[in-house]
Amino acid sequence: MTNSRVAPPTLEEVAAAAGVSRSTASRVINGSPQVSPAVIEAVNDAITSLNYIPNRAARSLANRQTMAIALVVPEDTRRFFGDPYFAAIVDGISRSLDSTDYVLNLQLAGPSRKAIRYLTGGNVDGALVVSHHSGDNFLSTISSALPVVVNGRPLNLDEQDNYFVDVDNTSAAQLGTQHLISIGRTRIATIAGPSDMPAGVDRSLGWRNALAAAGQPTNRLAFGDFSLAGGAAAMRELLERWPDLDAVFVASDLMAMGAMSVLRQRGKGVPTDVAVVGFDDSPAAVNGDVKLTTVRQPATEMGEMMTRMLLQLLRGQQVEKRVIMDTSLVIRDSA
Amino acid sequence: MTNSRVAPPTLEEVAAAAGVSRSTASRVINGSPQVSPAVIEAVNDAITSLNYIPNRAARSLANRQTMAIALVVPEDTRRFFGDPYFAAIVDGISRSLDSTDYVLNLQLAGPSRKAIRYLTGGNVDGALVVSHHSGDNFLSTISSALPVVVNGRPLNLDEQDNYFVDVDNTSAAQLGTQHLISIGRTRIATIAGPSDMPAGVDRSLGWRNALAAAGQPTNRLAFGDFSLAGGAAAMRELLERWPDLDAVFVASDLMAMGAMSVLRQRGKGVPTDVAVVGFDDSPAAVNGDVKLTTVRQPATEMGEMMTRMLLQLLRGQQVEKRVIMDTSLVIRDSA
DNA sequence: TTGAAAGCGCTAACAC
DNA sequence: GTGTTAGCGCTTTCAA
Repeated sequence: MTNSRVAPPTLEEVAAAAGVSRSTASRVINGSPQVSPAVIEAVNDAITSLNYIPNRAARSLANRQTMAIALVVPEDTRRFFGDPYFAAIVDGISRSLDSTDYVLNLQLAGPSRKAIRYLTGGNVDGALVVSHHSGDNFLSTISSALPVVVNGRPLNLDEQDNYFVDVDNTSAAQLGTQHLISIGRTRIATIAGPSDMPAGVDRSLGWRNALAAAGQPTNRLAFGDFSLAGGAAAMRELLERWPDLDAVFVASDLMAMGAMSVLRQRGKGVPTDVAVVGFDDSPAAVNGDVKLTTVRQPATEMGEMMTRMLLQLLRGQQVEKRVIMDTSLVIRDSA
Repeated sequence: MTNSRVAPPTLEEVAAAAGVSRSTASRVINGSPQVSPAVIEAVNDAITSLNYIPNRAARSLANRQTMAIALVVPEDTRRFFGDPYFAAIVDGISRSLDSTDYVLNLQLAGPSRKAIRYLTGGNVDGALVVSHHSGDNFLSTISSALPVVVNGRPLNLDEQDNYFVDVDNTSAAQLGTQHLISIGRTRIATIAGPSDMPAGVDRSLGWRNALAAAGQPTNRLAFGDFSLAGGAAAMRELLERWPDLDAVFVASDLMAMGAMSVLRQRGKGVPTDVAVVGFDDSPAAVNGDVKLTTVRQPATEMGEMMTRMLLQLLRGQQVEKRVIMDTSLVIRDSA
């Protein structure tokens, strides 16, 4: 808390202490292969004894790398933090970055002018975009300026050629719905995500596909916004319109929790009266009264994968444009 | 997605286009008062037409400011993101920073060597620490190297002189408990936070104070970890040991939600059989089946205040060491 | 009010 | 293997 900040040691001083030139000192710091062992040791000793820490700004200026990557969240902050799915992704990202020299810059504001300026202004080396949304041409804009890896397939055609990691939401949803069919349910509804989000449309498509293949009706649908409250509202709507439903496939665990609380209020037993299948397999799935049967998507691993891809891109390596990760059905008590 | 990145314009070019020197161009960019209006306009025109964006690294190197502030989270990532209280704080921080030139660096790793090096290595101008925890002497260490504002009072004596913003947890908890007493409850338990967190100890103290003042017993206590699951476990423990309890003051809304789901499972009506008062007034409070009566703390405003204080500190202004914000009781349906 | 010159701390050719 | 020499793009005295 004092203001007695002393000037930190410079490379110059380290070099002097080690009896070499700045360039050589710089070489050992950057792990250049062609330095003699003796010198390496001398420099390292000097570094530790002087408690030297390289100046980022100087480094960036000289080699045109910021060693920073942006975590862009074009999503309402509260919603973002509230969703365990995002928590898991960020966890994966943060963990993966821990072993590198990169730092993470949080860009919580949406696709604002300021954010675009920041991202395209050379302030970060790359960006990770985490959201269900894919607003306007934001992605195309920033992608033309720096390497970007997105979570979730693009919705718009003009964002077609982004790097992204996702799951096959359609077949994953199909899988979940098939389970409902296989346990004998015949009036299967769905709580879908918003229709402006790929995860929303794809999952409801999967639900529809499964029902159609089984010759069951595909009209029992209501939309939620991936939030707890949204799931509850959608469930009320479904119950209102189709009081006879005996199962519901919900596009996220959080919404499923909301839906189940409504079912409970209405005196509907889960899974006896209404079977419920969620999506995510987030911690929320096992937090409630009745453990949720759900379609698992590997969120943490997706975060790790996004980071890995971006890191490779930054190294100039060739990277797969789209990576689709596996999902699986986790059967618990709700269906 | 292309690699055709063109070199961004430099101040040099802007100056040339405006027909002035670099120094003058720099002056208008930094809002120096002593530049002629005509020149200001010329430079600004050049800036917009060239789409000039200042290079952060060069700027930092020249004026020894990084224009970055760290958001330090010495907390498990999943837990952090799962708690609406933190979401609100971060929201406040992020919003406040939006109108400035500062960027936010996310430091999710705990008080590691690496984190300390990063923070004390001149990579950021200041730090905001957000967590219930106050591990070892982490704060003292970084506080001696840069301005730091913490959320929550320090637990350790050696961190006594940090800047922090908090609420008066003790009297806030007392307030919540008094409400329980005032509605006639006589067997009032508490689900406390961990005893290594100020928010944990202070709130349970408030509960105790209120009961003691009313001549009621203060033994019905169980600990939770501020998570949904932790709240549920604690509730089960309480019910096990004191099946006759008729109210419970819970140290966080999230734990209260967990507790209420257990009460529901056990067939206990809320508030008829057991009245519940939470803490936070997070969105979670109104998401469940029964709306939670809770002690409100202004989380978003606390985030804004933390940011404001840090910004002032960075400007070299005098700042109050400890800011205590107001709490209030929000009466809904659970008590 | 403006310009010239120096320098922030580091990396990267290029020589030796 | 190691040192020398130039910058990276900006701010900031100091003079004018």
